Amino acid sequence: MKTALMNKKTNIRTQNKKESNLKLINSAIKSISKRGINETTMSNVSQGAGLSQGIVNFHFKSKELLLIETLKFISNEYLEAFEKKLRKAGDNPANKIAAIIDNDFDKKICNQEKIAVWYTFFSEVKFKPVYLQICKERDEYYNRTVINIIHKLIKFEKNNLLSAKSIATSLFALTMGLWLDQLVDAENFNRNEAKKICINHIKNYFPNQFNKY
Amino acid sequence: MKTALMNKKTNIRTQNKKESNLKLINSAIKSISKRGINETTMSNVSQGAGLSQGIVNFHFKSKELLLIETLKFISNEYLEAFEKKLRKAGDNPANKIAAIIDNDFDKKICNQEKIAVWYTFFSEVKFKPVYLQICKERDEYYNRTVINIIHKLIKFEKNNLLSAKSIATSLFALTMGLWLDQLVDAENFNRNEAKKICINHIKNYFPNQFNKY
DNA sequence: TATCTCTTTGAACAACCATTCAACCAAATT
DNA sequence: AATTTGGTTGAATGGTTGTTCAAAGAGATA
Repeated sequence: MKTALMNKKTNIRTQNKKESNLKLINSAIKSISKRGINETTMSNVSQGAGLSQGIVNFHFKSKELLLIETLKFISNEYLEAFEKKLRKAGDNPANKIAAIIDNDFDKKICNQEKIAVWYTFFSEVKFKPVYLQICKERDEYYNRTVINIIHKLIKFEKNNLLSAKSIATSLFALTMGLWLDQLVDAENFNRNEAKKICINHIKNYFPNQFNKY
Repeated sequence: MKTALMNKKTNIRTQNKKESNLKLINSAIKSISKRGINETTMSNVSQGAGLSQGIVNFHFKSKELLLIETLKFISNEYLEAFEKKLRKAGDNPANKIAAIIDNDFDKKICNQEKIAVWYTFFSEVKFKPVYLQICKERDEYYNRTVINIIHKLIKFEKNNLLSAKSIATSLFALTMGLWLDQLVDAENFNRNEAKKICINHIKNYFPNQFNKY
């Protein structure tokens, strides 16, 4: 009883804290996509979250750590959606690939704001080892998963042009390149066309298994 | 006679000025790829060029204008190499596409330093209209050129899967995505594998015309 | 209710850096 | 040779912004 009461009460604080954290990260995402990292100030972020100046340092210690948490946030969001869609897709390898492509161009994952944030961090991986590590983890998870699926596709339909690894690399590259399109050519970017391009890319390697697509 | 002498003398100054300009732009490229835009200071750039503090403002008015000239520089470099390789390739459309791919992964165009600079600017197109314009111009030039070539490929070999425009978009996206690989996965990036991936991508749409590749 | 703990506030501080500019120097002109 | 033009120097300036922290506020505990 006592503990139940205690938990309930402590939860209000912890919950508020988590809420503030989330507000700050979302505000950081908005600000980065609107202004970039350099012109995103602590003031911007805290004001955008409806909080006051010093709060970011209280929650994240420094601007750099806030940025790292922000990158982790969108990376986790991506990976969670990825896994969820994959689970729903069942066992058929072609369906699995289609699910991954579907996820990559889902509005929640692939929108101006998120893509702008991804590319901001991409642009700094060369001199920020922490950013590199986080980006690489996602990259490697994607590739491991896709390579496994492609091995299954190859079992049923031999392919002599490229290795499973290369095909996985190409699909990921194609996806990242199409994401970039949404930044550089926002007006013409089309989610469905992007999906179609990806599907056809993989279909060209495994025409039989993707004939229904 | 008099004018010839005058020109020769003025050339020393103009030449020195152009040299300083170039030194500063090259220093900016190095610094951006090493530190990013935010941590690239006027001091960095001028010191890297072996010149003194105030010189960048004399030559480029402001940091922002230096950055714009830097982007223009690598964009021109790309487009000039692109045109040159294309001219050499002759009339065969498949050879032309192969020449473009070859250019895109040429060491002079596709190296850690240049790619890092490209991606730095990509990451800011959303809120820097000037960067967007310069990037778009290259993008559009590439696409116009490739679309024209693909139209010729389609004439000889019908393709019902994607439009010429979509195929051009996909090839550009694939290239940009593979460029990104050189930043995020530098150790594993392989120029020849990247070329092979691109060639196979287009070969899948036009197997007959690319059978020798 | 009284006390303690944790979160929030916002003003003050310190560091950094783009920009300015007077003085200097080398090249061009006469 | 004398004068003008224009590129270069580097110290000084001013604005911006991340960080700190004392004080206040809100929630937890007893």
